[in-house]
Amino acid sequence: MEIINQIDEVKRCSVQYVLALNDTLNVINGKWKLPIIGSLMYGKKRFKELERNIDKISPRMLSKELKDLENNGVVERTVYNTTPVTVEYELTESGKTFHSVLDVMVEWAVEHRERTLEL
Amino acid sequence: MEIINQIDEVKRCSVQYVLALNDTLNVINGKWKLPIIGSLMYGKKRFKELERNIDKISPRMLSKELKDLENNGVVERTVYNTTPVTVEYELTESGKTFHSVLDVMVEWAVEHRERTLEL
DNA sequence: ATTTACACTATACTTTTGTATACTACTATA
DNA sequence: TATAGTAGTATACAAAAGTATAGTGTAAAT
Repeated sequence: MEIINQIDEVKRCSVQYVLALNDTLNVINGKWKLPIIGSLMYGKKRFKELERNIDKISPRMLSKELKDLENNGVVERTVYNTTPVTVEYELTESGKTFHSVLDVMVEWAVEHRERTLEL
Repeated sequence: MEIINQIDEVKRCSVQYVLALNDTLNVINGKWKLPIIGSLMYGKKRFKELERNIDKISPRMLSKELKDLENNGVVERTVYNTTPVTVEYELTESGKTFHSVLDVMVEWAVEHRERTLEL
C-alpha cells in the first residue's frame, strides 16, 4: 500500500502533479499512438501486421511511434533470430493497465455529452 | 442511473469508444489547454489575469485556446457591460469534473513509474 | 532469374501548431 | 497630452508533426 502514499504526495504538489500528467500525455500524443495501443490490446503483433491493421499508417510513422512507446515503457520489442528477422511488439504491464485510463476518459466524455445536451 | 447504461453501451462498441475518447483528447490537446484549465480550477478569471498567470502565453494563443475550450463546453465566457468591457472565464460543470480524469492520469503515471523502476 | 516478404530507413515535402510583434478601440489616470 | 489598462485581432514567420515515395539487405518461393 506504499504506492497510495506516493500518489497522495504527487497530488499535493502541483509541480509533481504536472510532471506526472505529462508522462501520461506523452504516451498518447500524436495521431497514431492510440491506434497502435488499441491494436496491441488484442495481443502481440509483428511490424507488418500492425502496418496492415492500422489503416493509412506509413512505415515511417509506425516505426517512429513504436520507438516512442518503447522508450516510454508501454511497448516491448522482441527480435527473433530468424531469416528474415521476426520482430514482435507487445504491451508491457503498464501498457495493459493503460486501458483503465482510457476508460475514464470515455466515461467523462459520455457524462459530458449528457450534461451539455440537457441545456 | 441511465448514464451507466450509456457508458456500458459506448464501451461495447469500438467505434463509439474511439469517438468518445477523441472528445476527451480534444479538450486537452495543444500546449496551453492544461495550463488554462489548471488556472481556472482555482476560480474564474479575466483575460488579462490568465495572461499574467500563465507564463509565456501570447494573447493570440490564449484567445484561440479559450475559444476551443468554450466550443467544447469546458469553459464559459461572460461579458460584463462595463467600460472597458470585463470578460470572465470560468469552468463549466464538465470543466470542473475534468479534474477526475486528470487524477486518473496522474495515478497511472505514478504506478507506471514504480513498475518500471522495479526492473 | 525474378518476385515476394520482412523490418525497417532516407529524402523531400506539406500541414498543423505555435511564436513574435505590432496593432485596434475605448477610457481612466497622471 | 501622454501613458496605462481593457480584451482582444492581424500579419508574418518558425518549428513540429505528419505524408508520400522510394530504397536497403537478406532469403525463400516461383
